[in-house]
Order: sequence, then C-alpha cells, then structure tokens
Amino acid sequence: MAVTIRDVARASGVHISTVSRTFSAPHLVNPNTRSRVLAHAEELGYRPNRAARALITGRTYNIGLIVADIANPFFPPLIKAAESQARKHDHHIFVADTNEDAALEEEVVRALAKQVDGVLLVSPRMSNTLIEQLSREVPLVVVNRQIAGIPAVVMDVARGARTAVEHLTALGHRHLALLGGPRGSWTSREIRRSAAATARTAGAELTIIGPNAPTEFGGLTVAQDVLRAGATAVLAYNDLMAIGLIEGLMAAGARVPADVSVVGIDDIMLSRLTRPKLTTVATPTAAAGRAAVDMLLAHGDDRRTTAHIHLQTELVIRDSTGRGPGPHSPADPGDVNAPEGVAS
Amino acid sequence: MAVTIRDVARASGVHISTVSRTFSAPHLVNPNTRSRVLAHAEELGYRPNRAARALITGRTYNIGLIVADIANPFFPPLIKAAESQARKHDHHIFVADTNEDAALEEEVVRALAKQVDGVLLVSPRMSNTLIEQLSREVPLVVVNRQIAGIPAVVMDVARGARTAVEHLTALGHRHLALLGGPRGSWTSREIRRSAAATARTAGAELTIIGPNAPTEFGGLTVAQDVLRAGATAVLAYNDLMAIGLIEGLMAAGARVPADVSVVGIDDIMLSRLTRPKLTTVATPTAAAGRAAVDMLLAHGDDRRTTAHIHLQTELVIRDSTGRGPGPHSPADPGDVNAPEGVAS
DNA sequence: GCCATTAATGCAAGCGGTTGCACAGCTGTC
DNA sequence: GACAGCTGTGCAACCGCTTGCATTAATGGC
Repeated sequence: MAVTIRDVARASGVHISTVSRTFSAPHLVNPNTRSRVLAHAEELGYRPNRAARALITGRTYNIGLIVADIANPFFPPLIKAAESQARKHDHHIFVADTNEDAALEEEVVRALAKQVDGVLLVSPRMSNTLIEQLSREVPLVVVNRQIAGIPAVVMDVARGARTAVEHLTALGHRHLALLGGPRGSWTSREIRRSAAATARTAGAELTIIGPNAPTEFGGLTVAQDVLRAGATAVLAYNDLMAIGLIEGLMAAGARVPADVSVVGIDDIMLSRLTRPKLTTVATPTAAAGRAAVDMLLAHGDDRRTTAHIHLQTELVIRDSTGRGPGPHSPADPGDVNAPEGVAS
Repeated sequence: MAVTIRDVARASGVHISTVSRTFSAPHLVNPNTRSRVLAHAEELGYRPNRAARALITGRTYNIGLIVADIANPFFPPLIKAAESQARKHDHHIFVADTNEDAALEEEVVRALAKQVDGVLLVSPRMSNTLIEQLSREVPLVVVNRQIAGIPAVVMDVARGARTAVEHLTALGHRHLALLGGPRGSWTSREIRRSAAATARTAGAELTIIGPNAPTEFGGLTVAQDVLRAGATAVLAYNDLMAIGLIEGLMAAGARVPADVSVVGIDDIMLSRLTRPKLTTVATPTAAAGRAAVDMLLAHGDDRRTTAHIHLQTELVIRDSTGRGPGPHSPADPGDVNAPEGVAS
C-alpha cells in the first residue's frame, strides 16, 4: 500500500541501502545517483517511515508534552509555542492532559517514553523523587519546577509575587489573603513563600487560603473565606482563580477594587477582557514553551545539560487593584482604578 | 538500555514469541506460563515498544489532531476532550497547529500519515479536493466540514446562525452585519448562507464584512466598517471576533447593546466573563472532539464509515443584544439587557 | 491401545528502515 | 604496470516485535 524504500530502490535501479543513504547520508552517494533516486522518490511520493528509522537509530523525532489541563488558558500559548518550535526542528508533539492528577502524569510519561526523544513536563504535580526516577528512563525537561540535576525552565513567580504584594501594601493594604494553587504545585509554594516573606517585611498580615483547584470555580468558592478573613487585598495563584474570586466577591455584594483588591498571575488573554480588567503578574508562557523544546533538543548533544533557565515575570497593573484602608505610598499612583470600572 | 521482549523471555525461560503472545494473544498461552511471564515483565518494567509493533501490525495507536490555532480558545476544549477520549482507548494524540495555513495543513497530514492510525482535521482551511486526496493516504475524520464520502462531525452552525438572526430581527433590528471568518472556512460559508436566507425572510438588510482573521484583532479592526454600514446588530463568525468588535465599537463611542447588538458564535469560556456578557451560539466542542475520535477508531472496523454526525447548537442570550430601532416581536423579552450592563 | 485432535510453544521470516563491512572500479604515484 | 587509496555501491545483520507454520505433548474417542 504505502510506498517504501524498496519501491524507490526498484524504480531507481539501486539497492535499498543507496536509497537510505540518499536521505540520511547524502554525501556518501554519487550526485547523479542521488538526484535520480530523489526524482523517483518524489514521483512515487516516498516518505521515510520514522518509526522504522527510530527502531535502529533510537531517535523518534517526537516529543511528549504533558500538561495538567489543556483547557486552562495558561497552557495553550505554551503548547502552541512548543509545537511550533518543535516543528521547526522537524519534530512532532504528543500532547497529554493529566487533569491535575499526579498518578496519571507518571503513567503517561511511561507510556510515551519509548516513542519520544524526550518529555516536557509542564507544571508537574508529582514528587521530585518520582521525576528524578523518570528522568532516568527518558530525557526530561521540567517547566515550573526546580530539581537539582534536571534541566528546567522556570518562571520567576517568586519575584512576581513579591512585586504584587509590594504593589498592594504600597496601596495601603494591611491585611492580605493568598489563594493557594493545587497540591503538588511548585509554583504555588514559591508564591506562598515569597508572598509571606514580602508581607512580613511590609508589616502586613497574610492569610493563606488553600490549596484550591486552579480554576474559576476554585476562586469562586473561596470568596466567602476571603471576606470572612477580613482581607482587603488578594493575590491568587492564577488569573482564572482571580476572576472566579471577583465573581464570587461581587455576588456577595463586595466591590472590586473599592472593597477588595485582586491580583492574578499569568496574564492570560482573558485578563484584559474581564471587567474590571485584572491586575496580574505576566508570565512568559510562549517563551517557556520554546525554551523547553530547545533544551530538550540540545539535551541530546551533551548528555548532562542540567541548566536551569529563568524567565522574568512582570506586574501588569490594571483595574482590579485600588487603595486600601491604610496609608498608601505616595510613589504609587492612587488612581489605578479604571474610569470604566464596574458600577458600584 | 531499555528492556525488550528478549529480556523478559530470557528471564522467564521462554521464547520471545511466547512473551509476545502473552501480551497480544493471551488465550494462546498457558495460564501458568502467562502469569510467570507477566511477573517477570512487571519486575523488569517491560513495556512493549509500540513503534516496533506498529511496523508489523500497521496499527500505531496514535492519532493526529490538526487545528488552525491552539491559542484560539475554541480549540482547547475540543483538544482536551479528544485527548481524553483517545487515551480511554489507549491511543496517544499528536497535536499540530497550522496557523490558519492551508498549505501547512497538507504538509502536516502527510508528515504524520505514517505514524498515526488516522487524522482529525478540525475546521480545515484546505480545499475539499485536497482533503479527498489525503483521505486516500490516511484515514481522515473532518470536523466542521461536510464532504461526501468522508466521515465528519459537524456542528449545526446554520441553525445557530438562523436562530441568532431571528433573535436580532425579533428585537427590531432591520439592518444587520455579518462578520465573516477566514477564507476557506466551511463554517463561515454555512453561517453566511443561513444568515442571508434568514435575514431575507425577515425582510432585514444584511451587510457582509469579510473574510476576516478569526481573532479579537480581526473583530476590532472592522468596528468602523460596521458603524459605517449603519448596522444596528452584528453576527460575528466567532466569539473572539465579537469581543474584539465590542472593544472597537466602544472605543469608537458606540454603546453595546444600546447602539449596536452583537452576537458571537462558540460560547467560549470568555463569553460569560466579558462585560457586557456576550450573547452567543453555543457549539458543542467537547462533544465534537469525542465524537471525532470515536468515528476514527470505529473507522478501522468497517472500512466505509462515511457517516456524518450532526451536533446541535444553541443560542445563549446574555447582555450584548438589545432592542433595535424597528418594532420588536412581543414574543421576545424586551429587557434582555442585563442590569449591570456597561455604563453609558 | 491406536490415531486424530487440540493445546502450548518454538522457529524463522519479515515489517521498513540503517549501517559496518566487503568489494569493484577508478585515480594517481613511482 | 603494479599498487595504495579513494569513491560508490551492494550485502546482510539487526532494531523490537508479530505471526504463519512446524513441532511436540497431552487428550479423547472408539
């Protein structure tokens, strides 16, 4: 049915090994022969079977990409960038969604291991130990997690969280809440650590709420907790939770940002479009996707590339944060509230 | 390095064919032998190499999924559902993003053909002829396109467009605009055909604007065209364009829905969260992803499954549509505008 | 108790390629 | 003109696995 190397060999009157070399070691074949073979290959529509090739060479030209939830708007830009970068290097991408389930992550890595050159683990939920173990079975690049000896791309959320908390305390907020992310999230721990340290320095109180599902619903359901805690400003694990929280706060009669300020993390497309527009910490997701693919492909060359790439984050101030009850720092503009802010 | 069938055979003291049969034809091997082999396989961490198996059986247990733009929020829920459904049947999914480029679609299908059992072509931009040709090289299931002889999953956008236009004319709008989608989109043509027919029946005028990029920016840039045309209601090819259009209209000083009503299509998550909340035609994207995978997997059994599955759409009335200048149908509630509608 | 079945396993070819090695023909050197 | 050294190609083994066929042992019918 499909055209194989044998068909091309027969048509060109050469041995299959010559056809093989025409594609994988062109300098070893006579230019005349080569062009004849290429012509016949073209005519027959021949394409080397990558799986067959991989059987011998060990290179599949495939990459596995494992994410917690494709439908979470944080991931698609990363997937898109990774796919595009991979294809630039003639690689294809397997995408798997683990539904925030650590056990499933392990299973999928193992299932994919044999048919990929490496796996990108984005925001994994499983333990470091397990990741280290898996990295002995298949080349791994981890995004949003730091593990000694494992190549990683991390976004500097700690700095992002610090900037966000400083923004809030500068606005005069003295009682902050932090909505934690899912259990097992390195990012969530980083944020908590950094936010706690920054709040302490600023002399502000910080109530931790969570872990929570990193979804709109996860934010929606803790609105009452935030109000009950008496916080006037909230930093959420991600934008989705921040948006859900705002919905929940409004439903409870609280105004954002007049009564409660909310900051998200990620700067997903949504954040510009909700009302009030969300103040958030922008994370370079596309760059992370590209960098992770690059690391994985470089990995093949020198075995022990265990570098960690750090990507900067940036606070984007929009309309969901405003003055708190305390004195605000004059350095910070007081009227960050948008004129088109939601009606009170 | 990796453990192969030979390692398991050696450990179990049987021939490799017995190990092979233990996994792919268990009824042919003695229960005692089988359990012994399984025990050793488990212990060694053996997993059959799917690529090697595929070489002989022709079944890869992989599926290709080709979309125009992963970052377009319409696609992720579909991808997620397809991936989940595929994994339920022990298949993995290659995801490729073609950036709305028809030529790239063809290239990717061909590149993937040898290592998948079939390809899901979601909202393809290439020609029917080319799709027919490709379907002779690899099993294809098309989503959002109808081609005789090719299995397809289509969402009934024609009906959705009709319902949307009827909604608008019932509100008293007499001059409508339609924002077309990208060139090559079957959905876009369906919408146009249906909207035109419905508008004619209702005696309303319909201005067609497009083709356009199916993005927020694509909607934003045609806001002026809409105003210039004098339309008081707009049906957009998708929610993203509708949202961009609303931004553009507001920037130009027009109020939504007071001056112009806007209806989108898709009901992406965003649509509930923007202000005003978007009236839109909900399309069953997750169901489409599942159905497409099911069709592809069934395809293997009886060769000529060329059924077309039709999925229903539904108009979701929110806050972006309101009364037009003409008489409105009493059957239609007049006060669809939300109380929290954007300030005038 | 003999023969035809049947059950369980081994053997080996082959899926579509790659690659180390052998070999033939040509070139250039002395 | 003999020989070393290329260059270009063919040969055959092999990657990890499946599968038709052969082989052997055990079973059952009469």
